Amino acid sequence: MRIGELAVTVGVTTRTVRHYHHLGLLPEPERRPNGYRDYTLRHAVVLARIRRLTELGLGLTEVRDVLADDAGRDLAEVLEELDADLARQEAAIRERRERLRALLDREGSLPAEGPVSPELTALLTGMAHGPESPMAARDREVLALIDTVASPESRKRLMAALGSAFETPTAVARAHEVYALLDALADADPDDADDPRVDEAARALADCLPDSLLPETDLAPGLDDSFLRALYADVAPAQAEAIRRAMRMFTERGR
Amino acid sequence: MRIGELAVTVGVTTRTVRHYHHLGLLPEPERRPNGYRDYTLRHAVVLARIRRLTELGLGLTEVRDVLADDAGRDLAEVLEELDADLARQEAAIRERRERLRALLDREGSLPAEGPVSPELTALLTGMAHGPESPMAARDREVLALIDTVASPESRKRLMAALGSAFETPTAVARAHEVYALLDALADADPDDADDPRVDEAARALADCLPDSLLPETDLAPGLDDSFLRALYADVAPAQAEAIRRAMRMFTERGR
DNA sequence: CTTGACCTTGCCGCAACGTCAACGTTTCTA
DNA sequence: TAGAAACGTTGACGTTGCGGCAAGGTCAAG
Repeated sequence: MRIGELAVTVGVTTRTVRHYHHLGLLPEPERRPNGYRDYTLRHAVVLARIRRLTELGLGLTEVRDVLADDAGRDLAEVLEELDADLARQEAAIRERRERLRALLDREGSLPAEGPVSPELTALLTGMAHGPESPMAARDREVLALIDTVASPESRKRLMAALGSAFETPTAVARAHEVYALLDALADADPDDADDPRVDEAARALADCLPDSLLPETDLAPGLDDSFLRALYADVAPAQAEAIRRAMRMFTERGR
Repeated sequence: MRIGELAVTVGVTTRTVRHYHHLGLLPEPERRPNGYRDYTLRHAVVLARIRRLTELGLGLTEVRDVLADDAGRDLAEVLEELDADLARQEAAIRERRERLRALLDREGSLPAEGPVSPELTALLTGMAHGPESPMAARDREVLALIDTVASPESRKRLMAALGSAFETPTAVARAHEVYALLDALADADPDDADDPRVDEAARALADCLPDSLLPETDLAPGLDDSFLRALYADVAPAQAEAIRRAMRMFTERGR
């Protein structure tokens, strides 16, 4: 048999056959005078065996091992291991599909920040009613960031606290007022340390934060110092100052 | 933020961040005077978004598309498509696991020919009782080959026919006698065209084949001429002649 | 001054082949 | 009998999502 005949009878491509030669899985047959490989029945048998094993999901190196020690008893081990591996893959796929369905079921209400946790989605849609605001947009992004990197437990605690705090339309409206106050500081003179609007915005922001957040030692779980510096660097100086003051006032309130 | 800080806060490796730069997924930030990349909050936000998307199973090119047209509406399409893809993968994994379990449940009785169909496994274990025989071994191999390459329907028909034909111990014993007769021809003089043992073996083999195989127009479904030639080339000339005669006698019996 | 922990660019490796390229051989057909 | 179609040969690059290494430059602490 030539390589093409072998390939079609066993149901693989000629490239695959040559690949197996290269890896040493299938012995090279004799050559005809013209250089063509000349296969025998044994090659077809071995190739079919390789195909059976690969179709089960074995890697070619595992196939080589199985073919090498012809014990036949080692195969069971490999298959057990493979089954466990497939079980893990199946579980992973199922989990991803569940998350996907959770996203797709809330048809059409995908936040612009991309796919986030159900809790955060609820929070974002609840707070969606309000004027356009750069600070609100940044806040949503940061929440999405925290949502992504926090551990599942702290994520749930944080989002639950925020979710219950902004359930009512009045709370949402107050939050948007805070956003507006902060937005107004975008062009504030950084040298005017006593701009009364800074203090006003800080006070409003601190008032806006729910007490349920007080036990949270870390408002941004998983996010360290460098993140906070980046956060403050990303907003206008006066805005950063207002947020810093609000944080101080908020933690003071805890005592 | 430097690249290491960014990486740990978002939960990826620095290599990943640079990779995303290379692919254009994440914009290159400003550089510090020393050449270090200097990231801002926006980079962390985008990187987290990329992580969310990849964790759902999107490829990086799809991530790029989603990030590019910020419609947010296109995302749903991609996710639907992805879900369908995952469903296919899940089905494939389940099928392979079922085959695996079918193999592993018959604990310890894995044929040396490797994992074959349940039907063939039954046939092989049924015929396992008998003396060691090269011809029997080759026959098992060829059956495994056919089992691999035949279409599911013809595979089932063929294996069912053989399985019912060799259910009884007497039928199995007769088959082993045929193997012995064929083995004895291994060193037969190819020039002695009238060796009576050739005809004896052919007759025994033809008698051994069950009538249920007669409707099968093709005894080796999916295997063509070149395979048959390889088969005959793989055995001793006298053995090949005996098998050829047996096939003729068998098909004549059909009329 | 050294050590260690950062950062830089760049290139190879993986798994299992697909897909050219550039060329020789066989076989069918006009 | 010529030419095209359909085989075969070796060799090398492309795919995916990074990991790992080489060969440095930079910076803070002891």
